[in-house]
Amino acid sequence: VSLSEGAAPTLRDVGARAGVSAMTASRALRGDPMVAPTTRKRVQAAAAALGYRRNELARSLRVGSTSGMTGLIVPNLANPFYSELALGVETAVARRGMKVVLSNTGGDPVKELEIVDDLAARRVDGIIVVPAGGDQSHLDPARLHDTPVVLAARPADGVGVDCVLLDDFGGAREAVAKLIDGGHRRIGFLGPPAAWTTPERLRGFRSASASAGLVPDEQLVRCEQRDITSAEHAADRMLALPQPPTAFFCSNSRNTLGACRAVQRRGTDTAVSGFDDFEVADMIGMSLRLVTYQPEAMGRQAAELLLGRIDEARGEGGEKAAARRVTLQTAVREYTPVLPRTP
Amino acid sequence: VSLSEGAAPTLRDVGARAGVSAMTASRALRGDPMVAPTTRKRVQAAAAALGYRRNELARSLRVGSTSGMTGLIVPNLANPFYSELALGVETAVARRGMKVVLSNTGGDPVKELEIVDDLAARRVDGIIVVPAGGDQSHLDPARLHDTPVVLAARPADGVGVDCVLLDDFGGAREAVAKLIDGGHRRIGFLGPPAAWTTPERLRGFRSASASAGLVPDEQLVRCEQRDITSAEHAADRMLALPQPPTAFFCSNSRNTLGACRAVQRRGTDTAVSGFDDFEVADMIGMSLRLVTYQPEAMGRQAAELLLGRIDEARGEGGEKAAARRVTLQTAVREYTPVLPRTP
DNA sequence: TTGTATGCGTTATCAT
DNA sequence: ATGATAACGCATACAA
Repeated sequence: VSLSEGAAPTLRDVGARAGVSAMTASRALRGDPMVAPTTRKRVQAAAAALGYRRNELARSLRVGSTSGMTGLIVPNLANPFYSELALGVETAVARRGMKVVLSNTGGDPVKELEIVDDLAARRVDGIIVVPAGGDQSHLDPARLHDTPVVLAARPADGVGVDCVLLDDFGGAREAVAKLIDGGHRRIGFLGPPAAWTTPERLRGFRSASASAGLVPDEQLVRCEQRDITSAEHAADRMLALPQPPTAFFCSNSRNTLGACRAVQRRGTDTAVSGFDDFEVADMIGMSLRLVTYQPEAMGRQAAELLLGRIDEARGEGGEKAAARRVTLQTAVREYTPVLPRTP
Repeated sequence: VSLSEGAAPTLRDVGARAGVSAMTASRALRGDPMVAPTTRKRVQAAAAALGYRRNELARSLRVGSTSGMTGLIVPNLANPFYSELALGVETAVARRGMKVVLSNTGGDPVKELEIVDDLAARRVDGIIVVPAGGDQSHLDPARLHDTPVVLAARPADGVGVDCVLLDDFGGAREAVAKLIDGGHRRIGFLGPPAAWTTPERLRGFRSASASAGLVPDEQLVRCEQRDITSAEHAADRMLALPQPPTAFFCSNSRNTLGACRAVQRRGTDTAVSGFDDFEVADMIGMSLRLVTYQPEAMGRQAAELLLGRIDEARGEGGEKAAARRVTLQTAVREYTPVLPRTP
């Protein structure tokens, strides 16, 4: 039997080469003390010669054994938020010697359901999801024979599972309050049509306004912009109003960038603030106030919640704890341009 | 047996509930025509009632069966290049009903080796790697019992595997040639200490220079900057020379951004060009010429090569084709600032 | 110290 | 049309 033979060698092959049974080979390779040192050496040599690797799939078929795999479902990996979250999950999961099975839904709830079923069929030990759509019944652990599920970035709706959230409300309220402290009375709100984050952040916007006795002009609230260009148009339309806003608060980075473009093009000194930090915020020639947070920490946190649930399930300890909810704090960060505009 | 019982139901459970054997249940659920319509209905009802899902782990234990999983190994998911590549891989692999097992090496070659072994132990059908280090012997399919391997972004070194590359040389040469066409005779080169891309892009830089009869000043070649700040310092030192460069060519986006900062701070009109596109390139108040490409397409391409090899292996058709090498073309893109500087 | 029998869940093969 | 048997690779339980 040569190394390049194609089929992966089994314990039987290793045993045969070492002149022992498959069982002894298994014991020797696992470090079972009940194996003669000589035998162990022979088995190890045989395993090395054959390039033997234990078949983890077969192993996880045995009772009580687990697959050592964790499912991760995100809407869009090209979005830095999700890829950094994925990195956090991978880091925490890998630390335990487990693997991450990654899937991208493209925001399609139907795809999400199919992926969840597929992952369950592959017997992953747990699933972390950034849910795409409204209905979450397919994420109910009961439907998954108690496979633990943890939600990230959006709360559970109807299903009793752990989740890790961002303080969307508080972050927005704090940033908007700073605009108001700066003297702004007419503030425009721009955001994407997201099902959870935008309403929460808008709620923060309204809360800060109300606290200052302001009543937002509904003409200045637009939540339909998915990309920079449409955000720029929306911002530009507001700037063209008879009473334009003196500041914008944007619900995500694409809307923030669109607002910046509109302001730059118009040459006004409208202030811009928004959710989501980005690396070159100090290079676009404007002062910015951004709500920052750590997507990677959210991923780590989600993974830790999940690993905890997996351990609980192993313990078989009858009743499991109630659904946990972790909220990660945000911070407001000020950016001053490298090169101030000097018109 | 209730849905929330915990242990996942097996074919035996489904069969028992439907009053048939596990074998018949298996056939019924797979759509085997040799099953009485009445029986099929009963089995399907039982499966639905129990929330039965075929155990793919057990299934792949059977002869000739495969795991339906593909390994993907990248250095750093937080880097948009790798996360977009991962998206491309996931998209292509998911289209075939397969899954991606994602791992992050952090650039550590030792970790990479361990991950490859782990993936092999999990019997993935193939592995896509963006290699971290120099030695690639652990990626030799012979060592992996002919598990197909495809390299992305870096060529194979010593191992005969397929790879998908970017035209690093050509892209850099084209961009630098444009700087030279623009009249620049002293051009600085800034890059990170990468093992493959930087040397290739530097080769393109030198090739374009040589074609124009220029001999690059080695004082103006610096390849040690991993982040924006160190790139800015390196660029600033060059600008402080008695004969400063009139243009920069940068080997990646962080160096490009660092160069932009240095130029903005100094207030010179030094031209900046570089590899890697970024979304807000038109908002940093400078003209830029960037080498663009599609990381997602690279991921898709790598996945397609891999899937092709997996199919080949299934076919058992004796000799396999020689190692393929696909090179993806780049394009040079011009950015004009939204708001020209008006000092 | 080592080996045999057994079973995990599924399915190919051969019986009925 | 359905069922019994066996086997995939591994590891527990028990026997030698």
